[in-house]
Amino acid sequence: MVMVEETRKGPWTEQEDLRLVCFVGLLGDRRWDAIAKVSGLRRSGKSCRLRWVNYLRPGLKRGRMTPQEERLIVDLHARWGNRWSRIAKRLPGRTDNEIKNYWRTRMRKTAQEKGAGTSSPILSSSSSDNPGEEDSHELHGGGGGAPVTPLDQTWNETAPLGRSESTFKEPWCYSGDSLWKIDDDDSDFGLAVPTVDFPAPATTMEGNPNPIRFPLWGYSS
DNA sequence: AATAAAGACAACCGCAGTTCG
DNA sequence: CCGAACTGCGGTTGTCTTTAT
Repeated sequence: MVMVEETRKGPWTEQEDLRLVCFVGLLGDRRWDAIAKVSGLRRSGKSCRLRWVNYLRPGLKRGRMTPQEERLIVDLHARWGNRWSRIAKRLPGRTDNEIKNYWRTRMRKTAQEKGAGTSSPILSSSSSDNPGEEDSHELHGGGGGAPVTPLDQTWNETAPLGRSESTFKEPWCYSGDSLWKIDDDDSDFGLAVPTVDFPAPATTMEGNPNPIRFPLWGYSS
């Protein structure tokens, strides 16, 4: 008789989170199937990725959207429609899931208002698709104080050393052996400019063949 | 104080695109 | 070139929290 190990579903526990963070550190943020298998987490690779992207990834903001972010979402949705991941790339620290959820809530509210007689430009935003079109007002982490969670603390501890936490909430990324900063004028990422050498390996992850990249948004190799 | 409604957030599912042997 | 496996995205649903009555 072959025992098939059951895949866990539902909310993640703190232990699972910590384990996932640890194995992403070891294997990188690409090989989700391998992470799922090697880590012993009884989760699918898909589930691991989702958890990482939407919750554990460093530099994520929590809490309500700022008015600037709201405006940007409205604007970008008018241009691109439901291209959530694309929109999310313009809002550092926000995930596509978060934006999607925000938009749905907003849509519902607006639809109700509309039913009551008020109209809003929000609903008129059809899925116009204008790839390549640039917007001029990028947001760079302007948002304010997200509460510090236990996981933030974990990140502070496991993040590569010699950098303050705030460093990783800026548009930086780590590739190879250098820390890169995403240029403010970077139109559709990829125009990252190298800035500082990065001390590798991180001492908290000694022997780590695949250092963690910080952060993950707006980076292309 | 209890409860219903609304809002916010987290997670799963299915499909399409990409990668790799 | 082809097929299998993997990854990423968007849609949807479930659950928890907050607010109003």
